[in-house]
Amino acid sequence: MGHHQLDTLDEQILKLIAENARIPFLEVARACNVSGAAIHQRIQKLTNLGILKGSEFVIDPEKIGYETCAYIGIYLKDPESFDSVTQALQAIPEVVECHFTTGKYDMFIKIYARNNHHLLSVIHDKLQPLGLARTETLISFHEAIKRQMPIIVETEEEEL
Amino acid sequence: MGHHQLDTLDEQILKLIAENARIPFLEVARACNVSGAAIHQRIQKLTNLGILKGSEFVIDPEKIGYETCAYIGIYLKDPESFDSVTQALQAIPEVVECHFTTGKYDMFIKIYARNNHHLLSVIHDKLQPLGLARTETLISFHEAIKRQMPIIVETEEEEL
DNA sequence: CTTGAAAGCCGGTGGTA
DNA sequence: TACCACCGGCTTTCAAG
Repeated sequence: MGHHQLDTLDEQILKLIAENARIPFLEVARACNVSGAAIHQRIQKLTNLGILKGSEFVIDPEKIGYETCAYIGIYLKDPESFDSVTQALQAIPEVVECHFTTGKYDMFIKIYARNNHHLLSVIHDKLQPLGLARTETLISFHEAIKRQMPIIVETEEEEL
Repeated sequence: MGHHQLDTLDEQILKLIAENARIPFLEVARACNVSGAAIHQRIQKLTNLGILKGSEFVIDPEKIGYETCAYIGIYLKDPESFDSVTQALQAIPEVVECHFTTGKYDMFIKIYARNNHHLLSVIHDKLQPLGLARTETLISFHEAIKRQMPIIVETEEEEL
């Protein structure tokens, strides 16, 4: 599944809406020197292509009571059980990311918990029963950077 | 910096807008059985409290050419250089997260790169010069789960 | 991609409890 | 303080060109 070629207008639009999902489309239109309808059509196109997958409000985890963020490397007892474990992890709301990775771990997940005690209970009561051989936990004291990937459309290089 | 007490209306609003930043406030209002102005005011309150930190469109990294996602554990040469390294990492757009963690690493970051070659060049040309003693890279083949933390307001337990 | 127009929303004001 | 009703101006969305 390769990626699609985006033109300059797509790129401008993505840059503007990526960091502010509630920006009025007309404002985007003015910034891009096109009509509002054009923005509407492009955003629909980008959505249909699966490039835009939705929008989110960004919520400060600490401010709603999630004081502990942790990454956990998982060793499975049965390396065949990826899919069933992934499905089980889906049902644990504290798990916000789940990766299938190279290296020593079979899986690698990110968790938000209310505090260290809550984190321990998630690991002990919810994760271990899934058939894990062992886990390694990495607690984050502080998330210094949290942002989206850069939006840089690789254009065919033009000679100057 | 503890967290604020949210009531049921705040919680309902957060749940609705967290997963869809462009939902009309009036639709939220109808779902919550209050007026549109009430939603408007609550969202402003939540923003002022710092609970809402903005909004984002969710973009599929692969669809815009980022085929490699990796986590990197960093050992610093000089453990005092957190702040300057963090600042330097800010200037590297491929770095999307940066954590200060417990355990063996001094820092832990997440990176999006176009491909393995691009990832290597980021590590070699941009990260190593910052004064790192060593790095450990964990490449993600597949991100099976990617979502926000659960919004569960701890209410004072009410007897039934 | 544009214009144009209808439908509907946003964000403010003032009033009520 | 928190909610509601109301209104002007702007946005969104869908034609058609």
